[in-house]
Amino acid sequence: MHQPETTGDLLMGTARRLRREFGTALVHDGVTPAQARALRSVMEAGALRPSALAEHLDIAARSATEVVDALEEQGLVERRPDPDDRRATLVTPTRAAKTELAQVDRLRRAQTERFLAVLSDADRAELDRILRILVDQ
Amino acid sequence: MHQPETTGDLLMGTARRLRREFGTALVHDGVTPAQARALRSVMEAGALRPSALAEHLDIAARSATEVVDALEEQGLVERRPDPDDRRATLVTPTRAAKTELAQVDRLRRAQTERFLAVLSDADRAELDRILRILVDQ
DNA sequence: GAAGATGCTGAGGATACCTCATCATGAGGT
DNA sequence: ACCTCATGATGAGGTATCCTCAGCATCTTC
Repeated sequence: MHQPETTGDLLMGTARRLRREFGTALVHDGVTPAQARALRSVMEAGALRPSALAEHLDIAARSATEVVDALEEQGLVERRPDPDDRRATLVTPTRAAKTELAQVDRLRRAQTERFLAVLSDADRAELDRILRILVDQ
Repeated sequence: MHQPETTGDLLMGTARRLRREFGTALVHDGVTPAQARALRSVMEAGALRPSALAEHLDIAARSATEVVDALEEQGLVERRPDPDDRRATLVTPTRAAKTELAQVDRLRRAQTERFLAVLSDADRAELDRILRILVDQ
């Protein structure tokens, strides 16, 4: 092991590993990682249109519809008509969403912690800082 | 923007962005990112069984079969019987593979460079070092 | 040689996306 | 009022990567 991988390879490999662990951690809840991410956006916003959710998640509008479908099916969000625009829909979290999200976040955080545990506090902070530069670009 | 995202979120977000750019960069070649990764393994090994490829890529054996199918269809690898075990198959790169891989690597490298360009050399090296710790754990 | 392990692949499924077409509604101009 | 064009959501259908489970052929071991 320990080939001269590129930074890109390393990044992708790390993410793949992490994604897999998230996935297995969330299996119990029926909520997939993508759904959890969406639910987090909905909770933060309080109420938002599918199109806004799409923008927030950086996915196509059509894909947002799907995620909302899945969340609605699990009773975690509701669709209601936008009073200001009859074409539009507002996605709002249900009461169950709060509990669910807390649960998911707890699991996820634990999983991440386990994965990142090999890093020193300093390295961890460095990683955080550098990734933030990349994401914010 | 710039919420207190967790390191895990950052890692996933960064990877998603990078993956998307890889994807669009590779569209021209019919070779998908996963296929490129597999092809790289095959080239390095010279010849290897699907099961070994699976292990190398950290995917299920059945999934390796699929990747090999796709590469074979594009004339980039060949399946030949393993002389030592008639159950087994050896996957070997064709001559076209070398050219193709070089092309893909060039594109990919350029894409990655562009993405990582916001980082100072020092940060880039740090990122590399830290990710390596995570991957090697 | 029979029992069980191993190597590959068919069948079928899940996740997370996408584009394109369609339909209702909204906003602007004439 | 009307026509046009933009916009919001969604149906239909597709792609890329993965997965598990079954099944068959072959190897290994006892």
